[in-house]
Amino acid sequence: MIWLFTRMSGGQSLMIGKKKSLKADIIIGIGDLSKMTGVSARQLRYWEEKGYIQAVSGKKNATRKYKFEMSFKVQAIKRYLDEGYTLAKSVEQAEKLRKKFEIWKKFLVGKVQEVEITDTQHNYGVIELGCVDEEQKKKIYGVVDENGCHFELRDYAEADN
DNA sequence: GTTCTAACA
DNA sequence: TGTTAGAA
Repeated sequence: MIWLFTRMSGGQSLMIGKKKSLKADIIIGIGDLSKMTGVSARQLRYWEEKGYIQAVSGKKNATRKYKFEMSFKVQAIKRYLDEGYTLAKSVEQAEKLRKKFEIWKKFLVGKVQEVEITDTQHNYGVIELGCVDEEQKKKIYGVVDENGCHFELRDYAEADN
């Protein structure tokens, strides 16, 4: 079963459908989480008991509900588990992966200035990664083309800014 | 029909 | 971890 909740200003959640929704949280049950990740409900309960994953705050005897985002964490843990890591190590690796992704995100948001689509058909483009030489007006670009991807140092005109 | 806990394989 | 049981 899937529930849709919307975050209200007071911090409490209400069922969607009463509009006023800004951010909608998708909440899933243990059965769905299990089906979408391939991790058994038994394992999910055990992982939660160990503190590796969290259900959304609820009463003790109520059915578990998870944020949709939790499926990514579960998938990551399963991935490492399948690679042969122990559960504890898998959780560790999954957490490391999450932290690495946060760094990626910060870099992307902070440094990528422009993305130019050069080929709509093949989804090629050029990513502007910023100025490396103010004097000689050079910028570094990440280029995605038929050869894959590579970096390029290019001159840029003042007009580009 | 689904999920819960507890217990045992 | 899987599977079962009985209850909610």
